[in-house]
Amino acid sequence: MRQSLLFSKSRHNFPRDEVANNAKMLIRAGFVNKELAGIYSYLPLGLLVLNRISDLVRREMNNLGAQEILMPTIQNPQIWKETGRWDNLDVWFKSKINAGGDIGLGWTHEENVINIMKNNISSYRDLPVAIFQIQNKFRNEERAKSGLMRGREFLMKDLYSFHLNEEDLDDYYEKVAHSYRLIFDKLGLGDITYQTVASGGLFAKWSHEFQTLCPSGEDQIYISEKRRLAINSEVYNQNTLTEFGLKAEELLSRSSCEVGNIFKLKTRFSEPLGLYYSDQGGENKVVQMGCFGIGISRLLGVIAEVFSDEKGLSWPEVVAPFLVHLLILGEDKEMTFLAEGFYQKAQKAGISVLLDDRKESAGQKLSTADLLGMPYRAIVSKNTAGRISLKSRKSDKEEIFSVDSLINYLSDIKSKLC
RNA sequence: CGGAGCGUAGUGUAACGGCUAACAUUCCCGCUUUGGGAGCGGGCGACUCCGGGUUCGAAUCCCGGCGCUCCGACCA
Repeated sequence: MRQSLLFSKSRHNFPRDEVANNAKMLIRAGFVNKELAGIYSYLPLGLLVLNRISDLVRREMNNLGAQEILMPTIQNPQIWKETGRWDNLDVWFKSKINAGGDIGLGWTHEENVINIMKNNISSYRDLPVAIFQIQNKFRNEERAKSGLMRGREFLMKDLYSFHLNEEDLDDYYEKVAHSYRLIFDKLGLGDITYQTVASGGLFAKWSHEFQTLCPSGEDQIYISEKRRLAINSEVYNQNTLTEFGLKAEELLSRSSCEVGNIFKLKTRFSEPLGLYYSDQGGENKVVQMGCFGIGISRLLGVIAEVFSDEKGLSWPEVVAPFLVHLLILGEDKEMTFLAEGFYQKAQKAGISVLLDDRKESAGQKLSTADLLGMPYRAIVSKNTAGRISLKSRKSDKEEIFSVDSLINYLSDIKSKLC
């Protein structure tokens, strides 16, 4: 992509109306546009990152054997009344169909997915099965906060699994937990993300959250570094500690952001909605369910925040909008020719490059590159003398390459991703 | 939803109840410049969030709304 054609611009100042670092950075760098509290538009650079996070998560879901679908935002109240989740829940954004009838905007999709599965599960032969989607959710939060961390509209991956019995659900639950750890590892968040014991709600004693250490996070967790396990403050008490064999004095208290949550729903929703299967003996049984979420847009915020410094953003290679930011410093035919040549070759090699071909001063381009945070910054200038210098966003060391050796070097980096 | 703060060009700030609402930056034109947000000159850009009120006069004071941020409650 040529930066001269990129419509979104970075700003000189941080926005006045944000305190959370993730929103300050993403707005200033032109990745998102704020619309309302907790509601953001994703601009080209922000959407590239969001899509790369989605793709990474999608690949892991496919590896779990889950199949992707897309359910509607608009929800039919009837099925929600059957599980008792339509009335007295103020998460809903509710509205009306002009022709008559109420609707609500989906804040989760258990009822909807069961409605689908009732048409598709009837025999033990149809189980187990797992379905996921990546879709915008709407929650009428009392208070949106912390930039992208708690929004009223946000992108989420939600996976629903269906099982013959509790043992199979338990098995799958562990598989998903493993898959989630893999996802956070690949995102570069593995070291600061903890599987965390949390309340299981009405249907189980415990659920697990995946909590990433983050200053803007709104949760507080107690970490056992040895066990790579944490306890959410909402269930932190002596009984919990005893049950998990932890001692208060060996735990560290930290603020964190919930990036994933896994739940054994068992028959909480399948039963009231009548999701049954016939077992081998022809007897009707209730389907066991699990549900597993990952906050995709929240991850965008967490990654922006965790990997930024005073100069700006610093994207991990796996989710960066572009691998390389190539700056042309100065106006000169030979330099332009060199940069263009590299740009063409990189595109053929599948290396994504943001080419700063704008007529801006060197200082302007350099600080913009730091602000936007591509993993590698390449420079063509009179100092590079017919070659190209390369620097990682995370270090100060620069190396000089010829065009071809740089292509090889970057191809190598690219092939190691994923 | 309780409490606190805030709302002025695209962005960030300023302005005692009183001149044509100021400054920086962005943007446009010209010249100059290119390894850390360069320089000089010229120019565009605001119904001061909305609606009422007080006043000879309101960005400024008062009332009501809306919006944003933070603290708390909430997070199914």
